[in-house]
Amino acid sequence: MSASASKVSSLSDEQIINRWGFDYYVFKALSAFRDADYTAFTHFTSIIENLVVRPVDGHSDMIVKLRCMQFLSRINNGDKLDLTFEEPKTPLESAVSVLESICRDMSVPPREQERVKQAIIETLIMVCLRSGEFTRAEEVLLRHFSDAEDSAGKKKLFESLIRRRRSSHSVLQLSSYADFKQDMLDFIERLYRVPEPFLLQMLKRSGHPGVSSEPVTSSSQDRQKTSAAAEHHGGVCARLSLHSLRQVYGVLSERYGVSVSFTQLQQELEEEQEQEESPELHLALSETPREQPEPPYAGMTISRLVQEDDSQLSAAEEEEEETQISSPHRIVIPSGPDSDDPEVRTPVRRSDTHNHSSECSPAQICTPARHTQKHNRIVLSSDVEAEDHAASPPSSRRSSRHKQQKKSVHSESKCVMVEDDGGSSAQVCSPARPSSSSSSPAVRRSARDTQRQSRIVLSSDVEPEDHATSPPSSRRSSRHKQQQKSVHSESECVMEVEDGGSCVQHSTPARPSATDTQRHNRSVTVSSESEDHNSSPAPQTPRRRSSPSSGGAHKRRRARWQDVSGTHENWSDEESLFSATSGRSSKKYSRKMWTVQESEWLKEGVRRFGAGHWEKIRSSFPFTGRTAVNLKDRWRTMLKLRLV
DNA sequence: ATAGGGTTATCG
DNA sequence: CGATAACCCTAT
Repeated sequence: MSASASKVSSLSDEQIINRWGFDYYVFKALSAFRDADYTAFTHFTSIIENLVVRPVDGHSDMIVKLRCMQFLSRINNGDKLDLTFEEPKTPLESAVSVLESICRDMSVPPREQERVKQAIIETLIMVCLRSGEFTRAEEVLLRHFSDAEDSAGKKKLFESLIRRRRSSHSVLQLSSYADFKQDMLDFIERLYRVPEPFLLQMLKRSGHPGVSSEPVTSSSQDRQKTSAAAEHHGGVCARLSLHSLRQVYGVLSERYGVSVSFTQLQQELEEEQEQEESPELHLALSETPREQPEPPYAGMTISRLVQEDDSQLSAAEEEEEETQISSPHRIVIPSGPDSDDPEVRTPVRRSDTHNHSSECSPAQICTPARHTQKHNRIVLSSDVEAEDHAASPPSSRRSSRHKQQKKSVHSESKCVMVEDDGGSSAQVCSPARPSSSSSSPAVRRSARDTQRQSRIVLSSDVEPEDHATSPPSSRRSSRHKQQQKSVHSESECVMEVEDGGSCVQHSTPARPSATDTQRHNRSVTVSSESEDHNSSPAPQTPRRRSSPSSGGAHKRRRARWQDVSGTHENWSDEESLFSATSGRSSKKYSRKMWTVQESEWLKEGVRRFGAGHWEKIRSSFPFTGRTAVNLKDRWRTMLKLRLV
């Protein structure tokens, strides 16, 4: 309760926009999967993966979506036995565990759950058999195979194939992995129908060519309509006619519970426009930065802030200020309860969005339009910082940490914005589009030689067998500073300081170029990774001299990402949400710094369940690659740093 | 599963 | 080389 309140007020523009992006990419990923364009699918998941490292307005349905993405990406790689998402498991075994989480959260009928699980296991066994991994097939068979009557036959069959070391058999040929994938997708889609993302609606309603005209899909779900559309608007600036805007507004206000009439909005707009020329409202779908006067902090667009490197509050915080202070063209929709416009809908569906999805029956979940309505107001901002987000070539934001300005200042402007919502600015950036170009899917195995393609470097998610890896690194330097400073800052809403969380940029294939320094470095990184080859088969370098007892069974070693410190700052690389690492033997130890988002989850979790219930917290948020112990340690650190 | 102490790698 | 965040190990 209180949580929700405070959350609302502290939502930054980035959080909100990231959520839009998140929703959009989830949607796209699903479309891609359905279209069997798995390359695109991995591109999208990888975008998502990096997106969630940033602060994002998390809501229960985000967790569901993340789980679905995790599930599908494991399914997608399930036929590659040498990949792993979680250490000892094969992708499909991981899929099973994700499935279990999903089922826990969404009350899936046990029967269905069983069926899906069984399908996965059978497929896994077949995959093992086909690739001659009989021992592993046997393991799986013994460990997971259902004891149900009806599967007894199959079990026998598999057993005999294993015994006879047969890697080909009619049964094995019969079922294709592709069908299996689609079957799993169907399962997901039955379970959770993803509503059309906000961004797409915007685009559609704005009459963007291509969006609305597209056929409404082959499946019962209208999901593909967007595929082309959204991708072309690279530099398009959607111009909305008043009429269509009004329509959009109607829908959105309903969805988000905005209680202001369009007319009111319009009036405000007009007033603001007096000082400006543009008779039309521009929603910048790409960069169309306008010149703007310099109000108090107006000059401080993120792009600007970003450059000076010194410490800062959390990124989110400052961005919040951004929104509040420096948007001259912002249209604030007052929360007038009464509307003189018939078209207006007063807040609707206040169905408590706030608790777990665990309560939702699948049926409910499928209801479209169940966006949370944390925002009671929408703020459309037609200006600012577009340049930074959208325009700037891939490189710029990456290296930069957001900078902070003394926060003190903005209190006034804050008041300006009425009660509840912090206000979101509608900034729509053209998404970086990972095209379908040839780039290898996130999964590669023999890639070292391929550095010529800069993109392989981009997705750090997976490494080639030889643990080439891309490392985190330079960020730490700045991190340190940040921490120091932030500690002194106010505290009320101190969001974790730790970092602004830079994410990898997915370069638009359109320009795999070198213009981007960071990326460049990255490739360098990979190529410089020379030792890995040789060392690869040395799976266990005891890293710890002092624990004799643990027969060295699972020693990990500190990875080699240290070699490259200073080259770039992606630390969220391996062990990511959707991507696998390769080579089961290569246990790598990646020292993953904690992201702001993760820390937020943790804080929220502690608020909700109390410190000490780490496992519970862990499973209630989409943490990946974090164990309960990690959470506990992180909490300890946060306490120490007084970040909480 | 959790608490708490020990270890490691990085940075100033 | 000391400080420190993330990690590991182990007793409870």
